[in-house]
Amino acid sequence: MAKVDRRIARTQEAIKKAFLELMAEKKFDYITIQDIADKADINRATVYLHYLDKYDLLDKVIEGHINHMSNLCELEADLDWIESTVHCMEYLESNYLFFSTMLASEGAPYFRSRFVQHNIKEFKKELDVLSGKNIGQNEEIVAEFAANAYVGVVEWWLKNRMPYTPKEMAEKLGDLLDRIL
Amino acid sequence: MAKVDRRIARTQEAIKKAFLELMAEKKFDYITIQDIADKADINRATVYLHYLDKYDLLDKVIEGHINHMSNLCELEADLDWIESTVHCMEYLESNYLFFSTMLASEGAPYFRSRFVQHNIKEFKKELDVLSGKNIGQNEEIVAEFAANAYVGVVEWWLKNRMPYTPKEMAEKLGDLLDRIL
DNA sequence: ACTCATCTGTTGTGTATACGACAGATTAAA
DNA sequence: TTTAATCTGTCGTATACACAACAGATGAGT
Repeated sequence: MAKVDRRIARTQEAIKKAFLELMAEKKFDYITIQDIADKADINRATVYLHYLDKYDLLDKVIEGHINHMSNLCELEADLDWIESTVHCMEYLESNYLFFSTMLASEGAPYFRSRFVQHNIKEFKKELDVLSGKNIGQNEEIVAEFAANAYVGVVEWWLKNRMPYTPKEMAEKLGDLLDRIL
Repeated sequence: MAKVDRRIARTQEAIKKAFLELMAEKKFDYITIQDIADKADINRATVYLHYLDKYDLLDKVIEGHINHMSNLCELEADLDWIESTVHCMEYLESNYLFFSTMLASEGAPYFRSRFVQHNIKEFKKELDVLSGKNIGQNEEIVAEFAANAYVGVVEWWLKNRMPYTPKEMAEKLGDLLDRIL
């Protein structure tokens, strides 16, 4: 990939780091661009050089998390589905602070819808409506069905303070998804 | 004090941090500007924007340490001499890695002479050749005498892996210096 | 002897960031 | 209501930094 100017990488890292720390301190709605600039120790105007506003920043951060998880799954495509899902769950677990406040705050719909959309796209890849249990089904519908189910369970898991281990979650989800896909 | 551009502060911090880490890894003589730039994650040319070469950098770093210790003593001028010396010894102790490699390497004379000069200046402040035990003595000579003695003991202490606690050192040094000053 | 590699110090150009200032929006207190 | 304070988004100017290129130095290995 094209090399990025060190300054850009540093600044964006600092902004995201500051943002995540602030997310742990207060609700998204109460975070100001000032706060972010102060905590990241950069000029306020510099934030606007990279992001339109705090909603755009939130967008990019969510995108980053989703991409991260996506990579976790693709890099280990040679591995078991269970295996890679365990790693996804562990990632969610290790960023619990972010994801739980995300789901609690009004940022929730942003995250949820993007997560769902991403999963729909992924499920479609391995969806087969020409043979197997889904002959005659509509691809869109099955993907919507599976993705919403999957994300819904993840949300439940996080909201309930992760009552099962990542491994247990991966197994339970795998079992359920096997019945659909 | 005049506000410094955030970029300058950041960069110099990064350089010094990288330099100190490298000092712990290899001898001063084997550290290259490349190493520093790489570890600090900045462009090599940027290092030259702040320092003439690695010797100049070493100089500034030493100056920083001496100033730090100096502040420790001045800020606590209301405290006991022993008290503030304990803090100086603790500072030396907590930066043991730096100071010991400094004394072992060829950077030693740099550090030693600057440390001595600083102490001469400080001792002169509280030196009284018009009364007390030093009537008739020469100010220069007594200050040289005391500073070299003091620094020599500190060097010995560091080279021998700090066989006494900071408190013990402060007391022993205090006792000896009391006979001179 | 000679490569081959690496570091050095320097330069020129492009760009990201700092900083200060601005007017308008928002909010809280008087 | 007005006042005072803070945040916002945007701008212009100055400057620190990134990057690539350079020739010369140094050093290791052949």
